[in-house]
Amino acid sequence: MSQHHQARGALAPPRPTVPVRADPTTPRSVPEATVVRLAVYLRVLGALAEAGTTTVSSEELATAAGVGSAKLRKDLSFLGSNGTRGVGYDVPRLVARLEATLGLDRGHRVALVGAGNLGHALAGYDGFSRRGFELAALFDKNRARVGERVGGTAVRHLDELDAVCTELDITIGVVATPADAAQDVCDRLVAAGVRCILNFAPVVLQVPDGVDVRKVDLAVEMQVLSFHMARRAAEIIGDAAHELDPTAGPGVRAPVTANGTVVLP
Amino acid sequence: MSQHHQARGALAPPRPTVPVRADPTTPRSVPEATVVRLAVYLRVLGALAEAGTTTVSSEELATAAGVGSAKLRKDLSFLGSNGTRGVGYDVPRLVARLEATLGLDRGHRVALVGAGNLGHALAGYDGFSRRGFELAALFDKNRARVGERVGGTAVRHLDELDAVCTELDITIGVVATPADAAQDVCDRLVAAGVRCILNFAPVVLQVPDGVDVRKVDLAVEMQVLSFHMARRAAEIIGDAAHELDPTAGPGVRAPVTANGTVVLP
DNA sequence: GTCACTTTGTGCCTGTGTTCACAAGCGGTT
DNA sequence: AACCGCTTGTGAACACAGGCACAAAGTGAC
Repeated sequence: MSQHHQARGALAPPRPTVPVRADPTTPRSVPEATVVRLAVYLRVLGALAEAGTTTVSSEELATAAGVGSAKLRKDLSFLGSNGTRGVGYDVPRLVARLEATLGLDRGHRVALVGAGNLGHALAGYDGFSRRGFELAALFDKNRARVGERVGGTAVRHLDELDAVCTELDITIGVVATPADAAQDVCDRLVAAGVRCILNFAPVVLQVPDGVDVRKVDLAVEMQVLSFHMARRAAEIIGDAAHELDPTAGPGVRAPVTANGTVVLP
Repeated sequence: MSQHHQARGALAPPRPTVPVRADPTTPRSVPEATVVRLAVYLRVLGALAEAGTTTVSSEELATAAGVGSAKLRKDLSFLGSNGTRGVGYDVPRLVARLEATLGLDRGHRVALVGAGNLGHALAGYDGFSRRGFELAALFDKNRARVGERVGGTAVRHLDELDAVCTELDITIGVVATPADAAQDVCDRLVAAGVRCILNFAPVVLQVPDGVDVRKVDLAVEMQVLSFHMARRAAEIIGDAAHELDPTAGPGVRAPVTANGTVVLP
């Protein structure tokens, strides 16, 4: 959705802490940042399971996922107790727990709009079906592409979107069109009842409340990297000035700490 | 992946005590989350500029970018004062400021590894060059693809990676290979001196300190959406049960957080 | 049974990011 | 020149995420 100006303070009780639901099947409130990592853990666990591992410690899993072990344990603790003290986590059990939490056992039907290079790449991605997502429909504006089979799914024309999405009960829409078509496609998806949209087009989609949009943006990612480089270059200049003092020490990179963090003097 | 920690050396209002360069283009410490949004603002501003707009208020820009106006103003305030009270922001001036902050005026040379469907999609993306990034080299493992021209750049064989990256002074590497090749490619990039990597492969890359990795992951994004859907369904059930159970807390917990952006914070 | 060892789960504390609300500042108008 | 409406910039309050450190809880040896 465009923004969340929800009247948060309207009924705000004096105790704003999250009221924990006691329902055992429904996990408690899980922080947004944690949800993202849960998906990462799930992938690493998948690799471990294929390798035959049945038990893993938080330390192992954490390093494989590129996070700290304390953070991992806290993340998992949001789903309740999943491990055995002194032993670690049972891999199949944890996988099942994560899949249930992420709702991957519901058989989501996905509609992909845009059968260009990006659409082909997405349709061919096997992690799609391996995680409970079914590529149920594929649309394109270009009639020359209609009928072509991509990744086991036939391309339909965009005009069929509404009817097909409604009929197939599509739950997730993926926008892989050029920028100028994205908002229109998005509107159609929303009109067809799709409430979750993953957007690869370089535009900010405007959607009504109640629709969830996530955006993947190459340009933004590159610019963030660019910023970090610029920042680092500036640091090095500062460093050089700092090292005018030859007694400071032999060629060790002084201001960079163990985890790669750069600290200003 | 590296984070940003910095001593916030704020003291008296007159002079920020940070002794770094007095370079006007080098801003002070900018929060990570803000950097991501700056790139989004930049795109929205680009669209406005093309439409001939010369002045924009924080409210307009914020809604177009899908954030709150207060957040936008605070984000921009990290770069110093950029607007005129009572009027708004001058679009060209703000664009220039953002580009300088993000380091887009440095002409980054990008190497893209993997010339499959995804590689083609990325290479053909015009936002690449429009933002100061030059697709300087393109590599693939498959010799049948070597020599093919994609988006104006010829495909080279992977073996040339080290030599070419060093020679062309590549600053950013993009990994668009299958999962099993990604870590090897990443190691080669790092060996060739590349310190910023954008990873599209569904693996967690292990890199030495000082190398910055950002990851774009289709599966993770889909799973996050799936989680939100499951959560929403649970909330609806919970609400129904809630009417039967007066002991459950009062506030209707805002069920689904609205917007998501791809961030690997 | 008990002891030593391992690993989870969590309370606390710190830093970071977000939101609110308002004073300061600018342009136009009378 | 003094006012007025509009918009920025920011201080302060607040919610959130991260990391440390340790008690609780399990396993295996003897």
